[in-house]
Amino acid sequence: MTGFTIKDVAREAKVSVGSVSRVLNGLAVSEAMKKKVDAAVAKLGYQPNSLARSMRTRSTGAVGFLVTDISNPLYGATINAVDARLRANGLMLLLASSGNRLQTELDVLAEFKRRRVDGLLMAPGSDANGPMLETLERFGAPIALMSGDFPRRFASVTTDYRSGVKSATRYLLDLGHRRIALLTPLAHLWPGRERIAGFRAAFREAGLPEQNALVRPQNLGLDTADDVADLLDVAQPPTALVLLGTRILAGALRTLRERRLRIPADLSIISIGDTEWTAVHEPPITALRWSADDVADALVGLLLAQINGVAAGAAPGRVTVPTELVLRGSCAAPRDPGA
Amino acid sequence: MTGFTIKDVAREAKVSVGSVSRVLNGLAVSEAMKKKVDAAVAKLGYQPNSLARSMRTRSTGAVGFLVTDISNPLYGATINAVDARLRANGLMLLLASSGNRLQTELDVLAEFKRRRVDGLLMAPGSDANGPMLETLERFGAPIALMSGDFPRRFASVTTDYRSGVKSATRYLLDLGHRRIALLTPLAHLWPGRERIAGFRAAFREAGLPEQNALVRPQNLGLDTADDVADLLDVAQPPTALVLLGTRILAGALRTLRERRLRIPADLSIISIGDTEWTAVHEPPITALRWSADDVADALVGLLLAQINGVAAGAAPGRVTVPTELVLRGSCAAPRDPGA
DNA sequence: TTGAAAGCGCTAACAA
DNA sequence: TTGTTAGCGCTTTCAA
Repeated sequence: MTGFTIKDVAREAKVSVGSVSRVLNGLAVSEAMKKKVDAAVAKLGYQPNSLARSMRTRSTGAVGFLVTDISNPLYGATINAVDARLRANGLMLLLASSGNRLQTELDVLAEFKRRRVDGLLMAPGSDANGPMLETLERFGAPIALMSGDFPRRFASVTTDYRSGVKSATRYLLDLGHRRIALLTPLAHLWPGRERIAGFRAAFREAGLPEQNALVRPQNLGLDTADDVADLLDVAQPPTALVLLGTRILAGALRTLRERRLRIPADLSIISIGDTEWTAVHEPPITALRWSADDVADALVGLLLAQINGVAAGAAPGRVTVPTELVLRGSCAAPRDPGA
Repeated sequence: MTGFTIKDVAREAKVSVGSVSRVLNGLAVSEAMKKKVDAAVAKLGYQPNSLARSMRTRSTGAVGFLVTDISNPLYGATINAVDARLRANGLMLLLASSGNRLQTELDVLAEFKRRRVDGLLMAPGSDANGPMLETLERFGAPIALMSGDFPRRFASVTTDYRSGVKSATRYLLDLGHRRIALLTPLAHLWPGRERIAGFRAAFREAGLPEQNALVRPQNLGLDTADDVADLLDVAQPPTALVLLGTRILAGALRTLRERRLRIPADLSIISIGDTEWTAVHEPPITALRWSADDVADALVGLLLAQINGVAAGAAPGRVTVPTELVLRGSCAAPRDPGA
């Protein structure tokens, strides 16, 4: 029912189990032996039990990847690429989504550990502090982290949100905007903090008061559409919006349309993160973009280096993936420059 | 290094390994025993090796999910929901993406089998025929398939594309459209065929010539934008477009904008599949929607029923998830009705 | 090159 | 209730 074992194959081929194992693993065997075993394997449709194998070799060929949200389009491409690269290296992906819940993260990490994964990939959705770092410390397998400010002892790949948002903001400032709002989710986590830092730095470097840099953290529950409405209902509303993530961008655009505000005539918009839709919108939306493939390459590369012991002794790698501002049609000089 | 074994815990607690196992599995033990073992486990930070456990119990607690494309937003929500439901049932998700390549599918299935997954979830990306069906037949673990027309012996959940596209098409016909084009990817696979069938059925039932039902299959390589351009460059171009999938919808919208064709004044549009963006587009796009949560619920439900032996003897379940046409602003009567 | 046998870490059957 | 031990399916010495 469940399938055949190596014993069955040995009996069928009239050889010892050791020899079957050798054939299966491509070790030195005679031609005749290989032929006999291959025939028996084919006849029975035998598939080796990788659990038993893992038990002996102490290697599972599985890599755990813990993300915050699989359905986030900004993540999807990365997961896809990680899966492909892992498989190309004979590894299998164990995927789990934490929904940004610390307890879920801890649970999943424990599960990965019980399953003795050969490596761990993780985008922390809660702040990687105390308990989490300790757990990672004790994890017992190579780790590559993404999107965070981690201690140097961990390999990590980060997207350069800070420079990206800074240049996006500077672009708006150069156009003449003086009051700009940044809407970002999870402002207390690293990605949010980086974006805010870049945003403020642009104002500072331009010699402008940071009070004009309106930071509006978006909570997961909060409706961006409402928040944008509030933002606009003041005497001196912002003339430009920097928006992060599909949901926030979508929510903001909805409000703007309801109010019949035109982009970019009445308000300029920049999206942090590029999807298929930004180019389709009317007008096309200027966006900050980065390569999901590069992130995946770096992540898997850093992990494999550790698994294969290539980086033995060396300090864990740190990769920063650059961002690029794609200029489209959603930004223009404000109606009343310098106001 | 790798971690402690049950033997270490037994020694630490000064009890036998059998007793440790019993405590770990919540079997009958004395209070004193439980206390001693728990203390030792905590002290060592022991995590049971689930490989060894699986080997004895012949259950891995892992479910393989083979999809065609993780980054497809239409899939992302389903994967997320499947992950959550699986974990709620103590199962772990092994995810792989085939990119619609048959060989990759076969490879992944073999790998899942070697890993002795407790169940298989799959959305075939190649047509589920001969070799694939045979492979599934011999898989040796419960299976629940999605998006396809499978033999009755397999449990499956399908989205009712046929009725959905039919009612979408009828909606356009009722508005007065007579020449309508359907753009769908992978027309040779089940989902594509179902949509085409529904599309044609609407014409047939309305007593209209099926030649007016313009089916334009989209190959993965082909640029939809170009194809839409071709489609419009004829004496009697279609007055409405039914578009499937993010990429095709985006490509088509791009062409329409370049040509300064207005929606819905010059052309009506319906999207098969709803995302956050359809509602944001100007005008908001009328779309056919279905619940990713319902698909995930059905899929996991059908699998668990088999794993837990609830459905023993009964015919494998078949679930059809309904679709719903969300009316927004992208459809209107054609300029020249009945032309 | 091949066979025999130990053992990976755990569970479960059997004894005590 | 607890301890002892066989054995899950494989890899890997060690002898032959």
